[in-house]
Amino acid sequence: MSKQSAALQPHRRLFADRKRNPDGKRVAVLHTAVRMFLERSYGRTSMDDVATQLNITKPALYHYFRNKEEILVEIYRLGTDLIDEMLDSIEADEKPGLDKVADFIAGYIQIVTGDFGRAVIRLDDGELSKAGRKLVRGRKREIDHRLRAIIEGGIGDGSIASCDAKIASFLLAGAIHGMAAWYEPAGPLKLSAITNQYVRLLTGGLAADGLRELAEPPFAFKGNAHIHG
Amino acid sequence: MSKQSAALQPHRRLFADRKRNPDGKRVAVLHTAVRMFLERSYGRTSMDDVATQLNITKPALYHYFRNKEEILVEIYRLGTDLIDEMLDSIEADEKPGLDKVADFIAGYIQIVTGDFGRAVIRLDDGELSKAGRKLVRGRKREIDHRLRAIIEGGIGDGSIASCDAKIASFLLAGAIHGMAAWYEPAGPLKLSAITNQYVRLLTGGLAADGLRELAEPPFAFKGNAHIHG
DNA sequence: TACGTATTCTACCGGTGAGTAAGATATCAA
DNA sequence: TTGATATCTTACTCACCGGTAGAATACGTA
Repeated sequence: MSKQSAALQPHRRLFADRKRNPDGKRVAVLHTAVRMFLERSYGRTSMDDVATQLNITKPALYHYFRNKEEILVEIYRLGTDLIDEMLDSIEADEKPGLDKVADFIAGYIQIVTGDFGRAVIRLDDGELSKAGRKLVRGRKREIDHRLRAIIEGGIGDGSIASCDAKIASFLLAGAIHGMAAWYEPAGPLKLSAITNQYVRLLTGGLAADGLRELAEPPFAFKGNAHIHG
Repeated sequence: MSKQSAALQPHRRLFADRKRNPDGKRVAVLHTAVRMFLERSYGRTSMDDVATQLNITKPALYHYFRNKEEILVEIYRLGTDLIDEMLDSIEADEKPGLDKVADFIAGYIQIVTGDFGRAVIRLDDGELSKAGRKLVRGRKREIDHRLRAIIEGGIGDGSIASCDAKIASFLLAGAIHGMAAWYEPAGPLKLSAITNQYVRLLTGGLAADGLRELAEPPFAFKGNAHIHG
């Protein structure tokens, strides 16, 4: 809590005067909004709440966003962009499918422990209009398809045991999504410990040859860390 | 959808006259409400919506429940009771920890593909009052602790590789929770296929001796099936 | 400094939804 | 059949929230 309000302080100050900085202020709204949406949910966070947190009044928000939904859609876009980037980087690698999966687990955990990554998972896209929902769900589906393709590649190159890639990708993503729900940066569980065990457990189950060593330890994905809370 | 409205039909008819059947009608409200909450979320389902679906008017609902929250809490209670029962049955068994985990996976999947089980996972307890939230979260925490104990037992008896049981239990539950989110009874993926692969993948990762055979195939948990949709 | 305008504010509208008051109606028990 | 009451309805209150109109203010620039 103290950590959070501390992180929100700079955004409050941004709106202390009327200095012209539309882009910066727009981003500040997004950072504040995503935190509040994650904490209280989108539906229970009013535009007044967000405005108050930024030391402005509600109508000022409408200077930067056409409506509440636009804020949420933009948050989703930032989050899915992070994931897309990670997938780009993994797909570009030349390694066995199972190792790519290990990289995915590590990278995905890194992302979903940040605000915008967690938003993709936790915020309810059912709050969106039909158009917005279609957009957001399309992006999510694409991510799932790319993960599935990686798993299928691993089955093809023999590093992953034959299985239904659709089910396996759901399982993988689901396990990590669950983590996004309970993970607390200030909590007792260290992120590296969680990541290690997730990789071990999940790749252990997938591996074609039972318990095995990965060719390389999973890399720590880095990229756009600046966007994280 | 047709399947759903078909399932809801009997409840509509229950309220066609004013026959006195408070217990039956109360349960009918819960069955209708849980379906609607799962489909549109608790927050976006109004008491008017529920009443209309039952062919009555809103104030009639207040004859059976003090307020909206009481409906949700009761739904949670029914769901967590199902899970508790399954855990009772697993704990009573005498078998290696890993086999108990396999049973848990199969049983949990069975439960969370039903309405009330899914409700425990999918419905947002953040909508509850402080008191209600405390109650519900306590029940969820207890379930997690029991799963953790089973895993620790498996580490103790040597069937599960040494690991952090807390992380492992979160992973397990998270993977299955994810499933509850996307599983569609009418979808292309058969439940038995999903269950098989989940058991294989998750126990495969946990097993002390790499890829191994379970002592017995996981049982299909049955109990209170009548409560399912 | 003074103007144009980006930024923000005060005051409001309209819709929605939880919950209630008070009365009507049908069921059940005698 | 009739009275008691469980059940359900009509009509309402109140609070909240997304969004807007139009005015005020202060920043940047010429």
